Amino acid sequence: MFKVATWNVNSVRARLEHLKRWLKKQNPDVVCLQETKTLDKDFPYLEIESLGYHVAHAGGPGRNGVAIVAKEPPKDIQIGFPALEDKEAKERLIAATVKGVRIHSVYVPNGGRDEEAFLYKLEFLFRLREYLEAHFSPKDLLLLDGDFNIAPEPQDVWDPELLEGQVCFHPREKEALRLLLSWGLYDVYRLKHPCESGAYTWWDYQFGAFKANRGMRLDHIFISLPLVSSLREAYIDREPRGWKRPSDHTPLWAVFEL
DNA sequence: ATGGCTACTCCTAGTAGA
Repeated sequence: MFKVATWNVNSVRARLEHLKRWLKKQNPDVVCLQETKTLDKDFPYLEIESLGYHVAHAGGPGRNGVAIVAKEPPKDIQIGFPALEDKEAKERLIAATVKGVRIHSVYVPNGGRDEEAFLYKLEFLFRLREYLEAHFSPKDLLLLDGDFNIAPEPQDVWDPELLEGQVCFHPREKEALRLLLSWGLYDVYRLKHPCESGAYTWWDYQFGAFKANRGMRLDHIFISLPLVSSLREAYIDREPRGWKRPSDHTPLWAVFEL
């Protein structure tokens, strides 16, 4: 069994005790982290390695930052889009091979600040699609883990009528995500829970949103077709969102029989 | 949305997240 997770920790240093507690409890083979919010030199490598993990990290100064944390040493680590000038991608995309699967930790821009940020979000999604086309075949063992900052369908947000057109649930974002997935990617959560609503991975810190389950499903594990038949389970672990001083996101994991 | 967030930083105020 091969257990793969994704978690936007909203600062790996602020969330170190949560991360350690969760790794011990869930024992994943791989966890992709987003928003580590730290430079490489300040990543808590020793604390994570002492739990039996290896770390590949691509950091930023106090913002962004992605990592692949794995029991097997991640091989062929690649940061950002190869041969493409994109200043933030070096803090938003890291890839490595684990157990023969090309794994990506992705942090898609939020895009809610202003028009420029929104366009950069769309551009980033188009670049991801181009990157897949240039470097992979849909027949490869491919996995994209991350905070995509997009809720794909109405059942992925707590109030689709209210939120329609807002950031993370805007038609142009949903369209860009569909275009990305149309390359040949499948949403593990929807494969296993096709009709479920109210299953979210993010809740606002304000408004008592978690308590009222007013959230959005923004974090995803997308896989290529050859992995679909190996998928055994997909689960959103809401528990860490209820711990003291939590990340605003909670982990999602999937189990494969490889 | 009905309550009043939480990270970060050339750090006590501004920026960003979603």
